[in-house]
Amino acid sequence: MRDFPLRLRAAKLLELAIMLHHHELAAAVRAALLAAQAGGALPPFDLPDVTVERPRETSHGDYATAVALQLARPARMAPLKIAQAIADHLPPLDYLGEVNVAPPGFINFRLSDAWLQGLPERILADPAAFGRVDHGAGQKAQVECVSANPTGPITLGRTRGGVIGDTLHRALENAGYDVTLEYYYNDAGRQITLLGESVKVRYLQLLGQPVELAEEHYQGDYITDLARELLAERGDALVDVPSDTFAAYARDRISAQQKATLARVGIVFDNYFREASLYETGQVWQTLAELNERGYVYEKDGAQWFRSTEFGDDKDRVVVKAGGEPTYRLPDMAYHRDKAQRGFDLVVDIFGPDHHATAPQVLMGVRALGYSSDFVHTLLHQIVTLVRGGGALKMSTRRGVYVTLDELVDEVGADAIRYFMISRSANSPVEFDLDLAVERSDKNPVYYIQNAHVRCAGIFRKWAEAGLPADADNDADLSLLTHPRELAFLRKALELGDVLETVTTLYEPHRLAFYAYDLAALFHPTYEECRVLHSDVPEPLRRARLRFYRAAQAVFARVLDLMGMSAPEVM
RNA sequence: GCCCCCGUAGCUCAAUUGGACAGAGCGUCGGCCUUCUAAGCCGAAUGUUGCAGGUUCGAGCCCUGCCGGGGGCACCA
Repeated sequence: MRDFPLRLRAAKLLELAIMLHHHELAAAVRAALLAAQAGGALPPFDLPDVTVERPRETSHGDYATAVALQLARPARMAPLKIAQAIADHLPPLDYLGEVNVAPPGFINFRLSDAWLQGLPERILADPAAFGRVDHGAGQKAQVECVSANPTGPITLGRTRGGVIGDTLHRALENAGYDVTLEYYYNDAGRQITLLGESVKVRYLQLLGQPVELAEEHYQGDYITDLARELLAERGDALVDVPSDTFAAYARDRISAQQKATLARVGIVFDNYFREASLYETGQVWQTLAELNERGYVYEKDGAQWFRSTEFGDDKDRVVVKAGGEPTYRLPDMAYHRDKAQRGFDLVVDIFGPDHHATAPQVLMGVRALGYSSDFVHTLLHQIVTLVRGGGALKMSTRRGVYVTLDELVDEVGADAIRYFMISRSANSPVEFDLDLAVERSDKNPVYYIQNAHVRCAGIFRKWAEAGLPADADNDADLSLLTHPRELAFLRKALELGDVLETVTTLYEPHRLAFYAYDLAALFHPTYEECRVLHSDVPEPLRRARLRFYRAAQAVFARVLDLMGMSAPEVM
């Protein structure tokens, strides 16, 4: 009974030991620096930030630090000697194998094989926790994405933002954050007015009236479809009804459709924040009043202007038009004021390339309202282009020329969409190759990754079909996992925690996609070379490898889940 | 004209935020199916990181100036 808390603590330490070697090693290096100074091996100097990283070149080891190079000047010693002094004073660490010093002054660390061989067991102890980090523990985060007007189908650009946002949402939860995935729903303003007018025109046209859409109206076929629905339901009873009614109907229908479509790719929002609510609660005008009180608003040409130049903008911006109607900026500022008041420690706003210029203005508004904008991270991403047969498909929502997300899901499936949308850094455009996305071969990274999971599952399926005991690997001797392929895979698997830490601190979900691919690329040759069920595999090794593949399957399931993708048993 | 993103192998992109010899995939070339396993594996070739300076122990990454591509600069959102 008395050792229960101790065991908990041991479990916690073990978990950290699995995930966060670079932090632990950095602490150990700091300790070694202090010990070396105390022992006179190093002169006194202020301790620098010690960073331990994974060298790109695997032959250099699993971890490395260049701290000795940084210390050359303050210590006035040769970097190599500093490195050696640190290495000599390093405390013993159970997971560490070889430590060596390399010119011009790197210290390289290698994990011990024995420790790595124990990794499958630690993964299987709690597979859903593998890769978990804790830097967000106790903090509230919000990810805002998509936030499209309910005036048409979800575009591919919004889809990209949505997948980036949802992947980040999953990763942040893995880091301990309490995360709200939010959609800012523009159900007020001019675009909605235009939507209503567009539907009404189509409705009147269906009744044979000689009216035409204006240039700024929505041209897509879905507008006519909505008009047809209204005609079927209400006949000609709406001819003299104002377009507001059409707008409300269209808005709700389109919004429901958007929601359903996004759910098909695994994006389900915790909260739809209605722009109209900012008017209903008076927050829009309250925001204006606060900006005014703080001296950041003035009148010119009948309009109200925000002094954004005080925050570095190249010109001031209109927040209330001469007609008395707010521009989009004012509710946007009110919305972010609300985010600040909701007490989020972290807000990630995800915008497409068409909003690159406006994002900073909102943050200026936040600061003008007296809040720090440090808690907001704006994540801008580039466009998506569809490619088929080697050529790009050019689309335009307003002209009604586009591939809908629904069609894309029908054609390539949700998994491919999820993967390809995060398969590039947000700063790079995505070329979505429709031919590749449905190809069932190793050329298609989606299949390549999922096939790793399938292959693991296949081993256990065969094993069960042969009528062999399902728990045969439970007490396997894992020290038999000595094949270089096996150890290389385990090293990579171990990186998941580091990857997730990077994803959530730099807001770069593409790293997860690259990691998944790299892991699969290490898996397949292992699968090829390290056989299990063969008659010439000795029984103890067979059991150890069963354990290995069971852990490998768990890691792939975990990574696929983090990316919102399915982990199929068969293909 | 101003702002943002990009410029890395033939093509599409990475590169642990300033670290070691710049890496993957596709494409090209060459191998591998009597074994859970070809929807797969192994191997080879490919670079003045757009150009010119600068910062320092060290630059694809930071600074300055050019060149080129994309996007944005509304009292639209």
